[in-house]
Amino acid sequence: MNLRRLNSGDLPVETKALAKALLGCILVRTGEDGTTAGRIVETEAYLPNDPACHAFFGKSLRNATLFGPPHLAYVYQIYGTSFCFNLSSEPEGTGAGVLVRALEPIEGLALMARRRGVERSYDLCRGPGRLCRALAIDRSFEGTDLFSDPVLWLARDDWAPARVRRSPRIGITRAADHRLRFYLAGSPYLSGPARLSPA
DNA sequence: AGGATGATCGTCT
DNA sequence: GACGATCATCCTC
Repeated sequence: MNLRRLNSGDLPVETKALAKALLGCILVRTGEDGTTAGRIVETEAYLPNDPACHAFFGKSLRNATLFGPPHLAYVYQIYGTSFCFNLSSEPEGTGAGVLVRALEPIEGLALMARRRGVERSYDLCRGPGRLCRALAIDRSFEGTDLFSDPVLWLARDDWAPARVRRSPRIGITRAADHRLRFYLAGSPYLSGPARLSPA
């Protein structure tokens, strides 16, 4: 597959540009029980001074990573049941980030299925909480440097870029009208509207 | 110490 | 389409 691990210079810092640039990249998670990896097919941008961004009301214990340097893992738990995986964005001092909403499973599908309790590849990583479960991403990765961590990182392969489309973000109440959700046109692995039928 | 909130998921109809 | 689970986090006493 010719994977090349990403370095800090490979990704943009600005939030919307980062959300788009992450599409097509591969998120890799190694572990004792095997490696799981998937191609990012859907992201959402949470901008500086964005009422929907966790950083909007200022720095706190939970969201401090969003104010740190760009491209750190920001992982939080939602509804007591699910984790969400984000990357911080913008220069240090500015609170913003990108949520990864869906992956196309690429490697370790059997392990993902075991962690998720479902079989169909279509269901393994479709949704921010599901992909964290499939890749065993939890709060222990909060603040992780994705360019140096031995367990969780980003990579590219020889995949040819697909067309990027945008829509309103999913599942939020504030600033819900902005089209800050980005996804790969035609991907069967999207978590929200515009997804196609199961392959 | 207690209450409200939520970038979700699985289940049921 | 609707609903409940379930809990970290933050805010207000």
